[in-house]
Order: sequence, then structure tokens, then C-alpha cells
Amino acid sequence: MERSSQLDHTLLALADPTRRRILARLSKGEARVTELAAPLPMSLNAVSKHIKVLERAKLVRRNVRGRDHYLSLDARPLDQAALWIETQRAQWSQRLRKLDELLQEEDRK
Amino acid sequence: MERSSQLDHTLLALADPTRRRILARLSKGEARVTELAAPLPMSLNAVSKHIKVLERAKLVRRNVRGRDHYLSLDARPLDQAALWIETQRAQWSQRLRKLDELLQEEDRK
DNA sequence: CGAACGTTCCACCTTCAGGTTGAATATCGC
DNA sequence: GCGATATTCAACCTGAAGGTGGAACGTTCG
Repeated sequence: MERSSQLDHTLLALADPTRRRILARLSKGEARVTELAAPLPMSLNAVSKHIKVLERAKLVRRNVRGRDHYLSLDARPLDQAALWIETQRAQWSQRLRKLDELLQEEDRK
Repeated sequence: MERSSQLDHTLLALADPTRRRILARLSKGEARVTELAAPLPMSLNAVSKHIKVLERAKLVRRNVRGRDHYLSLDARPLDQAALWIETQRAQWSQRLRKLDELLQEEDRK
């Protein structure tokens, strides 16, 4: 019934340490699945699944060359996530500011 | 076996539209559980659970006054999340810059 | 061609997320 | 004290997340 938004997928993908490690690795340059899996304490299959989650979130692009699949980072969805967080922080601090003004108003009376 | 990090909890809490709605509401001021639940298309119990997830992530604080529980936003965990995202974006764009320099170097030869 | 390699697909298991309903608990107001 | 109100707790269900191992598939290379 419910369509999951792009933002849902992005944040969900980021909410896992293994996937954040993969992204951190990819931010230094493209890599194959096996290369990404090598330092991780799990099966190649599990890593393959994590990559699929990252692809669903459009955080990672796949480039197949022969039998090798080269993964690379696409940082654009991060912009949307950062935007949401910044918006919340802005509204929050704005509210604090108004609250502060209100309290000073009280004091003057 | 695995200890979940603060960042995991934060991002996981954010990766749900209902919880983001709750946070957006709270960024405009504190509210009781029932007030938060009113506009949401689910039972009060479900909302209570969502709030617990937000509390685990330390994004929300609870202030009990009589039978009413007043929830308020604590934006500090958002800073950590924003930091991680910004770090990734920085490394990613730095890599693109270096790649660009490299290509220009190639051209000059 | 045939063996090795890189990756995915499939079947399975266990844990957890998100929702439900119904009962329990605590407080308020008459 | 009693009924209404605010919230949680407990049990349960369904589906998805995250892991496993093994079979399948396409590609490379001797």
C-alpha cells in the first residue's frame, strides 16, 4: 500500500555500519564486489545484498566490465538527507530563539 | 553480540516517515503522546512505540507531569548524523577534484 | 574445450520492525 | 471513591533485514 520514499531508502541504507564502511571505501574510488567484501567479516553473499540496498537507495552505481562489477558512489541522495536534517535543525533553533525572546519579554514586565 | 552505535540508532530512527513527522511536529514545540498520535493514521500504541525508538536514539526527551508525558526534541544527535554525511560528501568531492587534476595532467602530455 | 573466477540467484533461518488488540497502571476531576 | 483520561505493557501477527550455504551463470584464460 505504502510507497517508500527516496529519503526512507537513503536513511535506511545509511543506518548500518557495514554499509557506511562500504560507502566510506567507495568515497575513495570505485571498487569491485570482492574488493569491498575482503575486509568485511561476512560472506560475499551478505556483501552483495548490502550493495543491493545501497543501489536501491541510489547511493551506489554499478558498472559491469566483463565478469567484474565496478561500484562507484553517487553522493546526490546524501544532499537530500542533509537537507532534511538541516531543515529540522533550523526550525528547532528558530523555535529556541523565539522562546528566548518570549522569556526576555516576560522579564521586562 | 554487536553493540549498536549511537549513529546507527539516530539514522535508523530517521529512516521512517512517521517518526520524521513526529520530529517535525516536535521541532515546533513540545507535545503529549496523544497530541502526536492524533494526526497519524495508526493506533496510539503504535505511536508510543515510535516514540520509544526516538528516545533510544536520544532525539526525544520525555517529561512526565502527572498523567501526561510531554515530549520534546533534542537535536544534538542530528549534529553527529550531519557530520557523517558532510564528511562523506567532502571526501567524495575531494576525490573528484583529484581525478580532474589527473585528467588535465594527462591532457598536457 | 574446460577449469577457475566473479557475481548473483535461490532456499533457508533467525531476529527485529511495525502494526494490531486487550489488559494494566497511574492520575485527574467530580 | 469512582469514572474518565493518558499512557504503557504484553501477546501476537506479518513481513522484511541480515546472515548462511549451495547452485547457477557468464567471463576469462590456458
